[in-house]
Amino acid sequence: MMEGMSEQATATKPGPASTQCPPSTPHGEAWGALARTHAAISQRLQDALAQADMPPLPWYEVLATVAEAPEQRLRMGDLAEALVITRGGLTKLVDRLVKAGLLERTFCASDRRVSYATLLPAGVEMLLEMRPVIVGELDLAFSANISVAKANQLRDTLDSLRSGACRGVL
Amino acid sequence: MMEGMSEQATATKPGPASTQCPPSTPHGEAWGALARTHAAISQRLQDALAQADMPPLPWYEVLATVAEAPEQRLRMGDLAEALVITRGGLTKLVDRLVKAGLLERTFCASDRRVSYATLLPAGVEMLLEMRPVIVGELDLAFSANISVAKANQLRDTLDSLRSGACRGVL
DNA sequence: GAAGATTGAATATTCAATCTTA
DNA sequence: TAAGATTGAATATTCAATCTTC
Repeated sequence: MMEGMSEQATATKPGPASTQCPPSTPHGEAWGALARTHAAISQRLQDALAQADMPPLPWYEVLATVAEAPEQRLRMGDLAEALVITRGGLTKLVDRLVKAGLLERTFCASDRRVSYATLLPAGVEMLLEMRPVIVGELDLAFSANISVAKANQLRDTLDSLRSGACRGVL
Repeated sequence: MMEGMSEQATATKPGPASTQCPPSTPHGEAWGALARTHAAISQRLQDALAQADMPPLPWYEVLATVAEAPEQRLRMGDLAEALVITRGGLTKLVDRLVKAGLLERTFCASDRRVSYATLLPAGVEMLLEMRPVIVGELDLAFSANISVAKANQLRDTLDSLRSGACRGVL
């Protein structure tokens, strides 16, 4: 380690000048705000869950997504798409929830290629335990700073943004 | 593997009924939209960079953040905070950029505990190559779906949301 | 051959412990 | 002792290859 070193190095150069680097297009700024806000709130939620000795945030997202699905089950591919993670990643994530007894794999009789992630009673319980922590933390993060009307407006804007960003996420 | 299996299992149960699980509080929905939109656009950006044979998105974020800093350098701790990742994680991320010749570590003379991530000329070049890809993809994602005014409004809402979500992110 | 899902190797990220300097 | 940063172990995620079923 310790590869590049020099006391003040290029530091005191006034900067290449050609590189006054503000990406300050409106879209760039909006994206920056989106990324930072997502990271910050994610962090808050993870901390709240950890402090309550609960599973990590992705587990909640899996449980919540499956719980909303028709039969409380979801095809692996659809679940991966809803969570916007790779299929391979989802397989292993679900493996962990199965090992924890929260989920079960079931199979489709008509098309034996597809498998479902299916919610188990223990998963429902866990979801009901985690939800207040999540909702409470979100309320803390949101209520203090924006109105309910603004929250709804935010949701709408984000939804319309996503409808073109990725066809058919949900 | 193959732990839990059963043909139709709990699938056909109408659902515990007690668990009509919509987290449908306005804040919950806004957060869901935020998370999904972030993931979807992130994915788009990563794909665009990969298709152009360029470094991954986190590299861009590091370069862009350092480029905006006063002397085109940033203390490791501040950079980690700006990117909302752990210090340890940042150390290794910067290691990769240093090994690629894009960044250099410089040190503070007055307080020898602090080290800076400092932009190198090659890093500037890389940033200038990557930016059009990012900006172009963002324009595609945004322009098609929301107005510039809405983008600005989105940024404002997100910023005010973050000011309380995590004091002093930037 | 193509779709759905899983696996193994490689990569990236976190957490806790350590090291150095103030 | 505390602040700043780094390291090693453990964990999580991706990518490409594989396996099964349509």
